[in-house]
Amino acid sequence: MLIDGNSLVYRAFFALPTDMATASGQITNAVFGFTSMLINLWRDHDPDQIIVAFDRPEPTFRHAKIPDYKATRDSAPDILRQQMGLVRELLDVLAIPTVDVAGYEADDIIATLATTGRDRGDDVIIVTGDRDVYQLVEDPHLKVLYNRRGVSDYKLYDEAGIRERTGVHPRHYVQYAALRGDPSDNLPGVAGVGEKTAAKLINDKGGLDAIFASLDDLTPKLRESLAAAEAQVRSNAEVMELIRDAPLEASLENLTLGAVDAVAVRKLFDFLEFHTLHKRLVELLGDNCGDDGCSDSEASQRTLTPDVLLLNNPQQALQALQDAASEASAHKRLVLAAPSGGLEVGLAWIVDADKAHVAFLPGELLSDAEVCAALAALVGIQNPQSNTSRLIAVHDGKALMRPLLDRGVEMRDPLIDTMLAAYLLDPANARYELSDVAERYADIEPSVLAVSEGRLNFDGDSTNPAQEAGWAALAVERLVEPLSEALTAQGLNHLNDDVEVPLVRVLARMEHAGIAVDRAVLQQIRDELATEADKLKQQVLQDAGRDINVNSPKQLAEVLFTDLKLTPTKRTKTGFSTDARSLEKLRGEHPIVDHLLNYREVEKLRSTYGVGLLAEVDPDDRIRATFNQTVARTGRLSSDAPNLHNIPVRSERGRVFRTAFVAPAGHKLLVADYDQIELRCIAHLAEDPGLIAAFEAGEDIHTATAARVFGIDASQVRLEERSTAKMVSYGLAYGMEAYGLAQRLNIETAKASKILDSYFEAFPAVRHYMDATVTEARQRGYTETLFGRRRQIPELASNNQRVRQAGERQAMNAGIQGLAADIFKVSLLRLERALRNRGLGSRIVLQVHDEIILESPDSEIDEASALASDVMRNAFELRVPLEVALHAADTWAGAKS
DNA sequence: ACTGACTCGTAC
DNA sequence: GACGTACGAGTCAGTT
Repeated sequence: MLIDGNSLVYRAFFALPTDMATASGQITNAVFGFTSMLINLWRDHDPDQIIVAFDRPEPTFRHAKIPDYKATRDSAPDILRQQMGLVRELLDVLAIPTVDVAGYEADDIIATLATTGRDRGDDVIIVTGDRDVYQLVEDPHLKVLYNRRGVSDYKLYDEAGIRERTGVHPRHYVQYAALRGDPSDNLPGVAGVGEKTAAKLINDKGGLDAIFASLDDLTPKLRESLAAAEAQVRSNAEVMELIRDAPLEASLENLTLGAVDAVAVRKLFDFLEFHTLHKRLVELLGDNCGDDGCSDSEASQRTLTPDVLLLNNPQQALQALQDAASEASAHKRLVLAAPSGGLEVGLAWIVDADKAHVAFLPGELLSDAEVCAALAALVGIQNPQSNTSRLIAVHDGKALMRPLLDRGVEMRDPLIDTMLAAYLLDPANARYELSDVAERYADIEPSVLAVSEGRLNFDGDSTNPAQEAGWAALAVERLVEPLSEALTAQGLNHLNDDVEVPLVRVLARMEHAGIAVDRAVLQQIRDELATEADKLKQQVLQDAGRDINVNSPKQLAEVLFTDLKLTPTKRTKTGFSTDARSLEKLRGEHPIVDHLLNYREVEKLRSTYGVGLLAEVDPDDRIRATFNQTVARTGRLSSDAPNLHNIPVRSERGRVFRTAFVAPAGHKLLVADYDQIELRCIAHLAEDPGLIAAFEAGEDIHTATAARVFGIDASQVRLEERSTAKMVSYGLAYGMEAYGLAQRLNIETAKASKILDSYFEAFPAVRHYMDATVTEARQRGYTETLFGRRRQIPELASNNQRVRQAGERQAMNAGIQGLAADIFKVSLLRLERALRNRGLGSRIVLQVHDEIILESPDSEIDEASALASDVMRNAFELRVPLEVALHAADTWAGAKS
C-alpha cells in the first residue's frame, strides 16, 4: 500500500472542522482525519507493507520546466503545516516507513515504488486524492484507491474503473489530462475542451500526435483552439508524466513495517486526545500494541462499539427472527435501527437490552418471503390473540414503516420514537438526527465525521452498514430511559403516546398510498405554460433592450432601476428589490413591469409545479410525498419531495394544477376541511365573548367581525369592510402591527392603527390574551399549547429589539397555530382508526394543515363523509363549535367551497 | 460539480 | 423593522 501523505493530510484538513483541538490548544483535525483514514485502510486491506510518500518543500524539476507550475496554489495554512510534523511523528511511532526525495513529488516516489513492486510480483494499492496516478494503472496488479472527498469517500479504480471514470485507458491518461488541463497545477488545457471532448479526441485519433496531424477533420472552432494550444498541451504532457525511476535512498525491500512502540503510541495518542482512535488501533493491531497498562474507561462510556451478529443467509435470518419473537418474556424491549442507507440496506435489532448481541439483517434478505413473514411476526401489528408483543423503540420509525409497508408488513406502533421525543422536548432545535440526539440526551460521542457531514457515518467506515446500524441500535437503547423520563418530567406523555407516536403509522400509510395524478393533464399544463413563458420572456427582453437573464433579480434590478431609471421602492440585503409587491407600485410606469409580473407568475407555475411535480410522479401514476413530523416549530406537519402543502389555489391560473390530482375510476376524492380553525382557536384561547358569540351564531365570521369593528349592522357591511376585517383577523394570529396592516391594505399607517384599535375595542379579550401570552412566554422561556406542546423562544431574552419583537410574534402565534395543529393531528389519527374499524375502503391520501383528503369508493362517499365530519368536529372540544366543509369530486379542483 | 446564501413565490 | 409556519426553483459566488 503506497500512500500519498500530503494528499491525504490535505483532504483530512479541509474535510474536518478546525475547531478540533486538544485542551492545550493544539489543532488536530488533519492528524485526526489522517489517523482515522490510516487505521481504516490498514484494517480494510491488511497490507503486507505500507509506505507513505511525501512532497518536499523545495521546487521540483517541473518548476524548472514551467515557471508557473502550481503558481496559483496558496501556501498551506500554518495550522496545517504544524500538523504535518505530528503526522510524521505518528508514522514514526507506528513504524511505518516514509519516503521523500528532493526535487520530486510524492507522486513520482509512488510511481517508482509501484513499478518496482509490480515488477517483483506484488499487488499494489495506491491511496491518494490526486488523479495523476491514474496513468499507473495499466496492470491488473496495480489499483488506485482514490479519495474523492472528505475522509471516508474512497473509490477503488482498476483499469476498467479508470476507463469508466475518465473515458480513456490509463496509458492515455496523460495525453487526455494534457488536453483537458489541470487548474490545480496551473496547467491550462485547450479552450473549450473538457473531460468529454478530451476523451473523445484521444479515443477517436489514438494520441496527441495523431490529433495534431489531422486537425482538418475537426470543427473549425475546435481546430483553432487546438492549434493555438499545441505547445501548451505538449508541455503539459511532459510534466504530467510521472517519473518511475526517482532516485530513492532506500530500496523497497528495506521499507517494511517495523515493530510498533506501544508506549510511544499511547503517549502520542494521549497528547492528541485521540481516545477512540487509540481503541480502534488496539483492536486492529491486537497484542502488537494493545497492552500498555492503560485503560479507556472514561472514553468507553461515551463511545459505542457494537458487537454485531451478521445474518448471512435466509436460514440464519429466520432463526434469529424466530428466536427474538418466541422468547418467553413478553413486554420486553425490542430496539430496531436501520443504517443510513435505510431498510433497503439492512436492519439491526437488540432484544431485551442485551447489548452484547446486535443482530443485523442485510436488506437483500428481505426479498425472501419467509424472512419477511418472520419479521412481520416480530414487529407486525398485534395479533389480537396474543398479548405478548415486545415494545419497540426506534429513531424515526416512519423511515422503517414505509419500506416495510411496501413489503406488505405493517409495523405496530412503537413505545417510543426517540426522534419524536427529542422533537417534543425541543421543537425549535432543527436537528434530530440520531447522532445529535444521542449526544444531547445520552452523552454519547458522535463520530466527528457524523458532525462534519451532517449525518451518521460510522467513523469513516461507510462500507459497513452493519456496524453503523448496530451503533444506532445501541444509541437508541441508551436513549430510551433519559428521553422517557424527560417526556414525563415535561408533561409530554399524552402528546407523545396518544398523538405523535400513533400518528407515525397514519403518515406512513398516507405516504405509502400516495395520491393519484393524471400525468397527461399535468404534461398538458406544463407545455402550455412553457409556451406562454417563452412568449412573455421575449416581451420582457424586448422591453429591457438588451440580453439579460430574466430569472436573475440582480440583472433585472439593473435594467429597471439603472437603464430604465424607474424608482426603487424597497431594498434587499444586496440591492433593490424586484419582488411582486415592489413591481406592483411601478405598474403603468413602463410596459416591462406588467410583462415581468406575468412572466414571473407563469414561470413559477411552470418550473415549480409543472416540471417539479412531474418529476415526482411514480410509475403507477401516483405522487408520494414525505410528511415530516419534526420540522415545523409549531407542531404542524410539513411536506417535501414534493411539497404538497403549497399547490396553488388562490389564482385561477395556478388552480388548474389541482385538476391533475384525481381519484381513480370508481372513486372520488373526498375533501374535508376545517372552517376558520385558527380563528376559532383564538376565540377559545382568548375566551372573547364577541368572537365566541359570532361563531356560535354561525354567522359569516368576517362580516360579523366587520360589523363589530366598524360599529354597523351586519347587513350594512360592504365587501371592502369585510375584506379588511378578514385581513385583520388573519394578521392577528401572526402578531401583525399597524405598519404591516397598512402595507397590505395600501393605506396610511395611522389609519391602520385606528382599525386595529377598533378591533381590539370590539374584542378586548383578544388583546389581553396576546399580552398575557407574551408575558408568560417571557417569564418561562417557552410557550405551551393546550395539549402541552412546548416551544422554546430564546429570542424573547434578546437584547436586540428586533429579535425580541420577532420572538413576541412567535410566542403569540405558537399557541394558536400549535393548538390548531394538535387538533388536526387528533383528527387524522381518529379518522384513520375509524375507517379501519369500519372496514371501509376509503383511505386518507393527503393532508394540508386544516384539510384531509380521502380517496373513497363511490359507494362509500356518504358514509365516509359523515364519518370524517363527525370525527373532525369532535376531535377536541372548544368554547366554539368546529365546523367542517365536505366536498366530493373527481379532482382536487372540483372539490371546492 | 457541488454547496450555501440569497431572492422570490406558493400554501395554510 | 414592521406577519407566523413551511418547501423549492433559480441565481450567484465560493469551494472542491
